[in-house]
Amino acid sequence: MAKFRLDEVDHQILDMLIENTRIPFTDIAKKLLISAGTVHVRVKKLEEAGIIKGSSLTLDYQKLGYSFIAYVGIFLEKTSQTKFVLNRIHEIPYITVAHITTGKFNIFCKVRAKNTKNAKDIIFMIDDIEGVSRTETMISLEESINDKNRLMHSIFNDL
Amino acid sequence: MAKFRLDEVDHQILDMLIENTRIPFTDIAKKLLISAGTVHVRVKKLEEAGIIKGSSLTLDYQKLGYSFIAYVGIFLEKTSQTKFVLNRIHEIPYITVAHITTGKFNIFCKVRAKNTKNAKDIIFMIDDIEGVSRTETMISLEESINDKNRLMHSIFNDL
DNA sequence: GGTGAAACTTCTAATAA
DNA sequence: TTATTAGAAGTTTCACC
Repeated sequence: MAKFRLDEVDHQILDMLIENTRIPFTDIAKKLLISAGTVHVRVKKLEEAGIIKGSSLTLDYQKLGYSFIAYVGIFLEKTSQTKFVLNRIHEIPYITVAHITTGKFNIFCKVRAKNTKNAKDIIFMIDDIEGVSRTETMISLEESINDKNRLMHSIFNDL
Repeated sequence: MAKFRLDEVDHQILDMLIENTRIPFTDIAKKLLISAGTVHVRVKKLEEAGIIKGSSLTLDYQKLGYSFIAYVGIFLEKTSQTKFVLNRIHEIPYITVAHITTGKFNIFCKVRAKNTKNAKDIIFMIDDIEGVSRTETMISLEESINDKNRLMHSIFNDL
């Protein structure tokens, strides 16, 4: 994989798109004092290089009736079952992200549920997967996301 | 907050936008056999209702030189320090999401770092925050995201 | 609620610098 | 690499169902 070098203009284009993917390229061009064609070419290159993998909406899950977030740590009977269990995990629609981890747990995943009853069902579902010996749940009382930390100037400027 | 009711058409519009926020409204219209004007009006309503909070790019963080993900559980000396510590946490650019949790930890956050050395620095930074008594780190060896689970048909169709 | 068409804006690719 | 340009494409509004 050839290393792709991004310059300051790329960073700024990415930052604007991170904040709003539907911002017109003409607006980006105006702010950066370059032409819209240049923005177009650069974004295309970033897509071709795979730096930009896609785009997605940020939804208000609370308003959609999902006000419950939990993290579930999973202990396996044998680590050789990891892939199998991970596949089962992803069949559960309420789980969006899972990690294979070192340390305390073997697998670690995020659950978004409607309420405590719904969450309980999901956790039981995880417990029932073949190979899972036990689970440990952490319930989120409040999620706080720092969107600024997603921007390029945070990513590329060291502390 | 008046409850906003989404119908099947809203779900399908959201699903298409979740997969690609820059898909033309005319394409959505064609697929759903409605007019582009209708798509426009519905999206606007979803935005006004706050269901759509925004949009963002999905970036390949590995290609940007960030190949390290960890979750850090934080124990506080006193729970009254929660807000203070959370604010400090969000000043660290490598942390994008933090949760106030019940159970094992008081605060729980996700760290995206360049490498193990960088991660160590970040974790030490967390340890140094006033009020933090100790931390527990789980290193992710592999992250797997199930994008399908973000779609409306997963969210609204119960198991 | 939705439509369809007009007016306006943006995108995109080719050409030129 | 970047800028310009012009035709294609998309968005947005509005009068009318």
